[in-house]
Amino acid sequence: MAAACRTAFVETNPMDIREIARRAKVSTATVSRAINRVPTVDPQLAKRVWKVVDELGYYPNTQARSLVMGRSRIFGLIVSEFTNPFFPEIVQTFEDLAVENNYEILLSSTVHDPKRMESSVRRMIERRVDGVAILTFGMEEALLEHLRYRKVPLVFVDVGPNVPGVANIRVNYQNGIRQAVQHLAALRHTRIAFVCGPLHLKSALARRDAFKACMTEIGLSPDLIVVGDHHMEGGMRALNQLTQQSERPTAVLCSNDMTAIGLMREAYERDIKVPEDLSVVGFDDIRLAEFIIPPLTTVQMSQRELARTAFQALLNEVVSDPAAHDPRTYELNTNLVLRRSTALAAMTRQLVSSKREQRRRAL
Amino acid sequence: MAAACRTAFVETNPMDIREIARRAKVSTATVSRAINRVPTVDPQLAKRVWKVVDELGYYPNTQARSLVMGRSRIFGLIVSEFTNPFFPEIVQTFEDLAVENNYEILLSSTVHDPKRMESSVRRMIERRVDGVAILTFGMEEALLEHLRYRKVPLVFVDVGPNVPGVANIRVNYQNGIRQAVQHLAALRHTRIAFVCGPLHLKSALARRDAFKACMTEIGLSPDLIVVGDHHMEGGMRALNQLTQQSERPTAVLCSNDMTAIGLMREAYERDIKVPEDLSVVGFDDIRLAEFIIPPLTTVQMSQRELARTAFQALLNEVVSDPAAHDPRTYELNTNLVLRRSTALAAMTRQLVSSKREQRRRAL
DNA sequence: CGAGCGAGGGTAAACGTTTGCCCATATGCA
DNA sequence: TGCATATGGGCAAACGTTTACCCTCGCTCG
Repeated sequence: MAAACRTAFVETNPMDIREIARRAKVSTATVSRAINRVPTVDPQLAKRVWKVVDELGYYPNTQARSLVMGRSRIFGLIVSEFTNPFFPEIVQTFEDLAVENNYEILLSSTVHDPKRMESSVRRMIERRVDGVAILTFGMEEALLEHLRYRKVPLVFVDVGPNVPGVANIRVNYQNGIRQAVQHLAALRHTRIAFVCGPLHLKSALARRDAFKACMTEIGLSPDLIVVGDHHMEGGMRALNQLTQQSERPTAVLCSNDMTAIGLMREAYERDIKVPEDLSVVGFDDIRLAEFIIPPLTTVQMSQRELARTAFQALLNEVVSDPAAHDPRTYELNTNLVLRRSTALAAMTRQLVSSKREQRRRAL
Repeated sequence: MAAACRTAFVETNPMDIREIARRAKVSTATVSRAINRVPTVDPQLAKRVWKVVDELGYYPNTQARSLVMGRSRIFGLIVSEFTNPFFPEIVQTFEDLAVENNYEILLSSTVHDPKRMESSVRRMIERRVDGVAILTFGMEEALLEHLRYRKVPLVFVDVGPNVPGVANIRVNYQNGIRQAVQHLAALRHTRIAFVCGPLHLKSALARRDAFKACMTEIGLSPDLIVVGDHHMEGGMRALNQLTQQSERPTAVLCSNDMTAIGLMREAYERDIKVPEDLSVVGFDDIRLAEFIIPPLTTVQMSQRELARTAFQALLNEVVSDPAAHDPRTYELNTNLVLRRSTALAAMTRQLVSSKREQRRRAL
């Protein structure tokens, strides 16, 4: 990245490998080899080539390169929506890794629209990506066929088909949810509700089932469940439903953080104090979770880890023999992170010194 | 996007334009023309070509196409960090437009690291993008030279050099900030503070200057200014500094929303009630602003609008004669959006019925 | 009825790389 | 000294498109 572009500014002619070859008085083959650091090329010559390259500010044309090499060094990344707070961290991590490994990333969002999914897939194929990470929850099966057909390596989270050439990241929901449930139980909560995500989402069902299992494990009723939508609105509605119950829950576990945030927002409107009157636990640990007031106790499903795993999975597929090998699966764990949206259940709180006061003094 | 890939699944041979030509019994030229909907091609033939294309699930290789056409149909988008809540909306809108216009977007973040900026620029050049939107606030001048040198159309927000071939989006900070200041003044605030952004950012300075001007306009002291960093931490520190003042401000205007959110977080810790004890106004109107408790009154600088303008600007550069034309500039307005983080100044509030009560009843 | 013309399809060159293959030179060994 | 063998560089063929140019046909019009 020499500053030499000024000197060559008059130059308007094509700046390609041939021009470099001409000026360095070597063949294009040598230029190519020098640039790609093939060790057999004479250091003397290489230096001469690099000098010209720097002087002219030459950058190889990646398109021509991929054309002949048959590899584009592009990974596709399909998400639902960028504005979904679950994704920014993932995109950032993915890009960090891309830069590190000399890959580009082709970003695409489905915005839950079948037409957009189709165009996403088409774009991936047209640009000849070397692999696609599909991080949207729910994808038309038929479209995947198009990618599989072309032997494009794929990686899914949770929902991928169990076939060769497709890697899957399996999320262990149970682990984090058990921690959450037991944390609430330890705070003397017995009526613990769950706000579920949309029922057509595998990942939402998996979370709900984990909740049920973990409640049953410790002898609590797993039936206080209302359905949300993984958005704020669903959380707000959920709170309203829950407060209409004959016996209100004292704690709520939400299927994702946005739900919890909506629920807390509605609680604020109705003067229900979190955590004094109601303990709230989220799921995902999006960035926002620690910005909210009070900071949200939530089950972390590390987005960095997820992105890293996905990227590595693609990289593995690329280097390894693309022919039939075992369907690979990776595991992603979840863990509770404690913040300040949970407290002792209201009925017992009076017995001990105010948790909130304790905390405040601790600061 | 026919489902025909199953039938051809056995087929492992190259699926290129020649294969299509062979099967449709025409030349590659005709295939190319048919696919690109050149009107002179016989409809009969075109239909035959399309049939084969659909049957085989053929997608043209974009790399080969760009190579010969000299246009990649890729726009670069350089941002500071994806995790910065200012950007998701922008990225989403940019991608929506890209899909609409058959462009790809090459996403790159600088994470405020000169090395990354350099690699961003290199990647843009190597992939031969047709234009770059630089939405990071602050960019090494020398690197831009590399892009300008190659006549890559550029669009900046605010900080771009005023030269041909570079479009600029000028933000009218004054408008929104005046509305904010006057809104606070109307609520009887007289001691209004400003939390500035990092002093090396042009956009931060512009906001500060607008604040000063607007305060002076209405005869208030414009000197209650502390320096933040456009992050939560800066906002938290700022509140601490402000409360140490002999005479505390009753309202604070922040240089961006994250600052305001940090400040409100600190206020929560110190039991300073927003808006009862302190009115807070943000800047940007990131998505988060309306999720926070209380929802943040802020100056909106529409991210969708910004993205749309940037994209359109690039499109304009591409279609218009790339030779020297006037440096184009676009304008982006700002406007106050009222939410619930502002209220009558404390000393006067007792005189009227509680604003908060009024609001609550209104729900 | 023949020349001219226009419409439409085919041939092949070009885009900017990588890399298999071959050749020239230098080197080692007998 | 002469031959076998490395060593390193050049030539040119790919990669998969688009498109300038040419050719052929069928029509029109004189």
